[in-house]
Amino acid sequence: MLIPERDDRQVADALDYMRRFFAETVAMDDAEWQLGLPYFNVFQAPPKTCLQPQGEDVEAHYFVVKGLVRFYYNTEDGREVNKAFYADNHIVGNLSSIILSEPSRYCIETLEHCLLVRLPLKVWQQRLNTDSAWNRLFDRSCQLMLVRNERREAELMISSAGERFRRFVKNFPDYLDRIPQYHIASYLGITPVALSRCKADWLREK
Amino acid sequence: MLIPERDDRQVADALDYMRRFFAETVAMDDAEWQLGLPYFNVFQAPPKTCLQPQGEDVEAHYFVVKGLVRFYYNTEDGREVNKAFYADNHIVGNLSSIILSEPSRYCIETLEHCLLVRLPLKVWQQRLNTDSAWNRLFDRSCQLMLVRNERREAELMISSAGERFRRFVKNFPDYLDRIPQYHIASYLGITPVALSRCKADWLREK
DNA sequence: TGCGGCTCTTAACCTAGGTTAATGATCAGC
DNA sequence: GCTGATCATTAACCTAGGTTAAGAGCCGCA
Repeated sequence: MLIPERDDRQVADALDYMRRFFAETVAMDDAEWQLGLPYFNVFQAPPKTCLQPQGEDVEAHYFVVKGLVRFYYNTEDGREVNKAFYADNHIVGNLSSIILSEPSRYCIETLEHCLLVRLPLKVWQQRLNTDSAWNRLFDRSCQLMLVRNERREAELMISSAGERFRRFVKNFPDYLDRIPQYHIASYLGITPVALSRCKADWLREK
Repeated sequence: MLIPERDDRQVADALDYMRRFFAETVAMDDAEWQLGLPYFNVFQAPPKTCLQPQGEDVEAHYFVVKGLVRFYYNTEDGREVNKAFYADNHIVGNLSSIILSEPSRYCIETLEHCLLVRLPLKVWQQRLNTDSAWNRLFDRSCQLMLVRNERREAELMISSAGERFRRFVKNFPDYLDRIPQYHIASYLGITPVALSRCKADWLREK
């Protein structure tokens, strides 16, 4: 999965994006960044690559430099429910499974050809757990996820399918083209058929 | 709101419950506990007391020693949605508003006559923010809330009203008697009428 | 070039749960 | 005791969204 012909430039760029992201979210300085740097792997993955299988231990966070990833879980009756999408310049972590230190309840899968950085959890826990910036990063991620979850909950509780769809295309204008509709439907908590109806209404009144 | 005739015994007991709760959740030792102790207020509140009005700055966390409290938000069309209930021996905090440092999106209201401990946020932020146990407590609360939120989200996405009701009475057997049904309905994301139907089914097959 | 898979759309039908409204039960205040 | 609120129940009806199924566009591959 590593880039076949080593493209140093791309790797450097990827890490630099990630560094800036961390610097912004938890005010990580350069020394702190250097602490983690040796342990990250930059790699590419084609669409439909599974980064985190369900039921297995969480081994890493991922930073999406470029591309698009979905975060989902399985229901007892065998359906998949998309909980979130993460695109360029976002970090994906299986936070609740880490918090509970239990095998992963969630899966992560690429939807596009992706450029990713892998942050092994073991390193984090063994080498970076004494460093405040890296701890802050985990805590801050939990905080932001909490906020995100609450927004989503309220949206699911309050809004109709049509409203949810409209807000979705407004908030993520490009996702409608980048993500198969059945995945969007699952994210919105409706069936693909219903999504298609919402979309038709939305097109009509545009 | 302070206990009219000072009941030192009750106050001591309340604080002791809280201390044990903190010791369990974040391994807080006695020295650390003593740091916060002088700043807490133990008080009683009758039912329907508002502890956190919507849109105002968050001023405190609350520890529910005894009684029952609901945590809710208002929709644009004037309905209230219950997001959680907190009973004996739980802490209630307006976490997401604190995280975003924005005026409270949520309200807190007592449902029963309560014995509460108020933990002023200012103290937390000004005097306890250097102490690791008190920081851990906030971070840990966020983590547990995150997990709780994800469970709730999955439940809302996957289960029918009837299933949600059944799980509710199973998980919180006493709440059906302690909480008015229209509040439970709101928590479950259904109308009181629908709740009544679920309950009738449930009684029938018991 | 044609074929087999996917994905999306549309239509017809069905159902869980919303809405409205009437009826009781419980309780507080007088 | 009666009266008016507040809450729960039940029934009748309605609708958003689920289900099923058929067709159309598209893409990869032989």
